[in-house]
Amino acid sequence: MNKPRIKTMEDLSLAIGVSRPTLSRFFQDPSLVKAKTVAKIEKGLEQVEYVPNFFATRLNRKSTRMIGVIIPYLNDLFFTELLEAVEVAAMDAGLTVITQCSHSDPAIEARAAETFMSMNVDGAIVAPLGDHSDQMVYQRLKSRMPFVLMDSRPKTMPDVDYVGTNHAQSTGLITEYLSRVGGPPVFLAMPRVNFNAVERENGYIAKMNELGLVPEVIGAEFVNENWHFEDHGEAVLAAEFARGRFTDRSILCANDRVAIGALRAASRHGLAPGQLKKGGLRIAGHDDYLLCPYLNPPLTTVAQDTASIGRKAVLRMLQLIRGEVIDDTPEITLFDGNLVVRNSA
Amino acid sequence: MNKPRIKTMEDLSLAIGVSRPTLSRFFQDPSLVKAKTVAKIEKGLEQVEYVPNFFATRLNRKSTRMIGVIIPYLNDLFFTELLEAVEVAAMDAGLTVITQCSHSDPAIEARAAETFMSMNVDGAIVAPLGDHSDQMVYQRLKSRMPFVLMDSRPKTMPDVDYVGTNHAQSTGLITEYLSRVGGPPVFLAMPRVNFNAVERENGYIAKMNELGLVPEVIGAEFVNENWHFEDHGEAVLAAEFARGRFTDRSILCANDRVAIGALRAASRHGLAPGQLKKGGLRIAGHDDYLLCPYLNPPLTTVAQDTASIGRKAVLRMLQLIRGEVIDDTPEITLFDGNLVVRNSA
DNA sequence: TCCCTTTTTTGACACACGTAAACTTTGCAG
DNA sequence: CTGCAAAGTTTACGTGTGTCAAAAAAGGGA
Repeated sequence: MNKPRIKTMEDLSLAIGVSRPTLSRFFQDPSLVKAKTVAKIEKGLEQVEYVPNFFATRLNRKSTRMIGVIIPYLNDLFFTELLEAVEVAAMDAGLTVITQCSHSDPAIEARAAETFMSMNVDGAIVAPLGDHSDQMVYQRLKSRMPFVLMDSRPKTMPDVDYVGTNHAQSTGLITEYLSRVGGPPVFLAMPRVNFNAVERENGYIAKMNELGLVPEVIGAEFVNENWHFEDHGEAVLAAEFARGRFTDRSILCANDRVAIGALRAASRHGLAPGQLKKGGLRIAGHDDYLLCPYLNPPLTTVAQDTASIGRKAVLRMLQLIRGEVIDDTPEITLFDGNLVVRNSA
Repeated sequence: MNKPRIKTMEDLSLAIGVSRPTLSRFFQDPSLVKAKTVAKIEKGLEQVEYVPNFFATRLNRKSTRMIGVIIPYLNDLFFTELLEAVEVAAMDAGLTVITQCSHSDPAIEARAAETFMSMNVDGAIVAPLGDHSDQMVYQRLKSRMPFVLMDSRPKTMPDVDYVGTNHAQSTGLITEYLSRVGGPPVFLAMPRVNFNAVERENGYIAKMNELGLVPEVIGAEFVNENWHFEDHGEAVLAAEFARGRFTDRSILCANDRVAIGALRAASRHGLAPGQLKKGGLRIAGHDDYLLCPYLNPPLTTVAQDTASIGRKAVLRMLQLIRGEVIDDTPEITLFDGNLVVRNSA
């Protein structure tokens, strides 16, 4: 059971009786080698323990068949969904994914980019940290390799391929729904950690104007830009409820995690969102966080098409890697959100 | 702003006017080079764009300063917490973490292990998939590099270092609490995706016996071993409630995600767990999932010390890498759980 | 059997850097 | 000025594989 361990391809070629270049071709693509020789090699491989050295392999290749992915935050089911979609698509394309997490720290994000450059990855897919990101790092990354932004796009980088959600559409969609089933919705903003925050707010305002309603935004004055969305949502709404405000209104939260906090505030104030008999309070979110169906009440929201976003980001990356891109105008792909009506609104 | 790009250390040494070996030492540890020379090099680096090649760097080193981490599942906040703890600890130790996710597929898990071996990572920390994992892969991994199991431990691998939670203690703790505040708790088992499922069940039974109570387990007969914990919890409990059973009991769920499903079942049946005036139903979980405080009602649970587990796994790994381990008996480290009382029980 | 084509092998160089030994320069005290 | 240690340079070789051209071998048809 304990096979002899062979470290180098050289030694392996001696053990099997095939030349090293032939082995090299075999490991890259067995179809490049005659069937008979393939059989001989495979038989030999069963006798020993050998794994080609990853580094030596990539060192002298034009393409490393690896892509780097940066996400800002691990403990957020939205980003894990996105990452999963990317990983699956990349796996299908035969790419090795190197994942790095910024841990909401621009310095770590910059270091991750540095790592990608030193690894000569074929390209980088980045879900940016937001305002605090070091823009210079992105510029360097872009000048060195194919580069695709995902989920959120800094205004300072209009010339980069981008895949995300059409927030004007998605936010408009749920704004319209809330207006239809209840009174004019209020927008509970989220900490402005990235550019989506503003886009959603604008999407809400635009739709309200279109409907001839007066937009109303709360929670935007909280300036502590962190990722504690739930606490933010609860704090803002608890303060409002304490003053007797918004207890019978439709409240559109900038994302589901804010909405989770909002639901908690409602619960603590004895309010039951979504049930008209207990007053007109409605709470809705945005993203369709994995746990939304299991909240109490289940959260009405707009689903982001994470599967499509992740897949598209990888496909675009492949095009860039293969040089199949003719014009150099950036490709902006926005996927529509889908309304998911549950009990909370 | 666009600095000239230098690819090799050789070229860089020419550009700066310092020998290549000196540069090599500088990049490994600037303190190995005289301050004056350091200044000269750093000044030179500002003029050009150069990043040492990751592969070439690692190729000829005895230690790659990289560790591999495998987690079974991305869309689970428990594992992301664990991963975060590992990444932070590894970063502090100056290690580069290569993360791979099994996506609940043994074949992918095996491939990830293969990647680690070909990368010559210094060691591997694995949160195993469970019963379905290919045990041979673990054996090969262990025979090739320092190997630490985390979170869950296959019974077939008793000779491996392991860091996890003391489930007998943690489950016992909450079993005791539930017995004290209410009637004898029922155990709602989880799909047996890994070995923790059994350990927790046993922990519950042991504590019940100790208390002179009769253990009662439900939900164990569901054999579809997947990761849809919420659906499982809801389905089991909904079926029981429909038969009028357990509506006034304390229900200890095998983990928080099962409990989330249980809460939903309760809500759908008009039950309000944790509030005595509405009957004696209590629901508790295990893990202290990040969202527990925001559930409705907030979930009473036992917190796993993910921060300590992750850190300890890395520290043990460092010991193994440095060869500081004298005896070859495996080190088993179990952290206690902490009771977190909220409103649901 | 001979010739031609397809495979395979051989040898050599490239990749970008680590590492060690021998040698040279530098800095400083006496 | 001499002696000496620390720092830096040169030189050479090692790391495991990719890649290419040329040579050799194998295979197939007449």
